[in-house]
Amino acid sequence: MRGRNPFDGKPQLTLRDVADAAGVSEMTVSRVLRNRGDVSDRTRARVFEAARTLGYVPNKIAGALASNRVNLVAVVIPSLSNMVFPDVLGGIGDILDETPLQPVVGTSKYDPETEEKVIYEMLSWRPSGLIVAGLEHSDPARAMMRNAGIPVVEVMDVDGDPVAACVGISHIKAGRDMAREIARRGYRKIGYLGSSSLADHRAQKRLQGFKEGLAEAGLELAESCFYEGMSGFGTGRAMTADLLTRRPDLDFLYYNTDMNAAGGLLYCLEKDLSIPGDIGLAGFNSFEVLDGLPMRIATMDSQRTQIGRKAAELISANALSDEVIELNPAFLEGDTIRPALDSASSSS
Amino acid sequence: MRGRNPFDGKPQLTLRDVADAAGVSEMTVSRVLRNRGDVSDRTRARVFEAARTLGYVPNKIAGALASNRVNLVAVVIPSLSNMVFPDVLGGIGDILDETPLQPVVGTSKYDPETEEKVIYEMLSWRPSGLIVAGLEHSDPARAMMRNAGIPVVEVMDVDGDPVAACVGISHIKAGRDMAREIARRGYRKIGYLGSSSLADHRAQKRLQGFKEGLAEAGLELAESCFYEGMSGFGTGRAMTADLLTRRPDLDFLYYNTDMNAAGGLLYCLEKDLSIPGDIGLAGFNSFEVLDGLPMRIATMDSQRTQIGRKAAELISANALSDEVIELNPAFLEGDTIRPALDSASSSS
DNA sequence: CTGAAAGCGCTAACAT
DNA sequence: ATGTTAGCGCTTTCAG
Repeated sequence: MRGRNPFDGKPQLTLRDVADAAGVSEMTVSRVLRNRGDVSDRTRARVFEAARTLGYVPNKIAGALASNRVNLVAVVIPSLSNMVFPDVLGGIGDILDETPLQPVVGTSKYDPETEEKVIYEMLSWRPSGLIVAGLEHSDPARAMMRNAGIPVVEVMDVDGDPVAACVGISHIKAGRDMAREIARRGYRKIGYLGSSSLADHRAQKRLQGFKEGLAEAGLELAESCFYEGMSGFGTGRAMTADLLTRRPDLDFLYYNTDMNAAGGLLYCLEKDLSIPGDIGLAGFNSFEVLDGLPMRIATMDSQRTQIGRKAAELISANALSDEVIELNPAFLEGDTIRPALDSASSSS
Repeated sequence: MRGRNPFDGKPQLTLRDVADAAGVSEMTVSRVLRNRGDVSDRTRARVFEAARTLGYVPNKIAGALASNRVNLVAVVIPSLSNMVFPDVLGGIGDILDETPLQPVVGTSKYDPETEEKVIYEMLSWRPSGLIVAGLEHSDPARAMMRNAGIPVVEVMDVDGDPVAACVGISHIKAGRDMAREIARRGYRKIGYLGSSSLADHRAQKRLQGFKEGLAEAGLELAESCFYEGMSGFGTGRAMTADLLTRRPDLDFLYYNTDMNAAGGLLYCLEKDLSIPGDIGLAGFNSFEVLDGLPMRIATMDSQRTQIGRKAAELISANALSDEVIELNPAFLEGDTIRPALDSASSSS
């Protein structure tokens, strides 16, 4: 006795059942249901009727095995609770909705080993494409991506060595550009507030670029504050309180993400600090939900929806390209940074 | 010539290839890779070696077809951008991580037809379980859920007629309890701010329960304000500005979600309204990211992680139960509502 | 402990 | 316009 589905529910309906009910061959039913080839209207109607009344649901497993076609696109991201990634998925969905392809999401929890396992699992379903966040992966993961034989796109970041195609922004540049803006606007004692996690490669790169940008202007980071755990208003507030207590002389705070910056902003407003005169703030990402804060936070749009769209386009074009598409994060001045002293109003 | 994967990449490696390389039968390879049955250590080692050097990735499609076992759990939710659902997914993941099961997410965009299609698509992959948000579905969707022959759990909401098992809270009660709290604390002119979308059934139910709760206290809703589109600080702020302009006499604002309430709170603080004295505010959901706001918003914890966990437990128990598990949302007083006038401090 | 045979439900390719 | 045949890559079952 073969096992059916878990706990041997009723045996699944097959094409055979529909074919018998409609008085035609399995092949005809298959054609009708997939809308392939020519079938007479009369037969077509009979088949649909039979399928509907029986409640037939096709078995894509068998179909996929027979046709060697799987309309799934594997998407591997670190987490869903970081608002960044749902936005990328949104962009992917926008594009794939116009195609027969469907995204399937797996999460790595910012852990390379988990990521490797998830990629392995997903590839074992033979998807039509693979989208992975970031450029840092274990060697086996990279090997799998290289040998998958399907379009593979790494997203979010272009600072590194992509396995194949790649769509993202340069976080190093993003950090550097922000440093330049801050320096140009006359701030001099600058603090950084961000995650202590080395696994957040993109935030690390922004910090690196940020330091470089400061150095260009003859500045250096006056102080930093790192947290573990999740970003959020509470985290931003606590870090800010801590940092400003230790270094009340700081005149600018650069945050790894807008969520933390928002918490910091609220703290500063509560302490009646004069923004952006006495102290400026900037974040990263440009989260739409934050639009109603008392002040718009200076930030840089991370282009995540656009990244998702471009990646999905590469996948649906079905080319095994190794194109690198670098998007440009837009600097959004907001209200928490002083106007530029010189004439130019935006970065290079 | 049979098509291989898209664009005929290299032919995929099969068990055969590994078997040949290791000098054993396909069956032995299969046993080693699945860790089933007894295989000598020597053979085992040889097989692993061969699989690793070839870079073999098993074909789960073929495996699933042969074994009639698919370790996937289909999860259908309206959207990923509403922070509620990632939290549910988190709970699901917590539990499934301890099992061989993997969640696969599909989104319905709050549209019953899309939901129906997504359920159909997912069921056609013969998953081991199905979790669907909400109790409102098209008739065909309900039929599919009923006949799927796998454990099915509807989540979030218990006010309605579940197809099978169900884990959630009563949003009607949640609304009613909040109304009671508000009334008990002496507020009398109460406004509601929420989505105009009838597709947001749970918000509608909270509103319904809220009105009932007010009626119990001899009150009725003084005014409402509805929005289209996404919740967020901007939306909350705009609605609040609008409502308070029309009705400056209101002394309480009940929001459909904490995100909007936060925007409203910031607006009220900006206008120097005295909270919770002159005006009180309450939301729904208890979003952790909001913890660092100037005041903690009165809210009700929607238990979404817990809901995800319970649902996943039902699925992994693999019982086709029709159990209804009602969780109790916790009222969180916060700072934006006056203390109770009478002695009791919490709802029934 | 290992192998050989059969077949999962479907679709490509070739009839008719 | 419809039917027939073979087989996708794996696992189940049964034999050694």
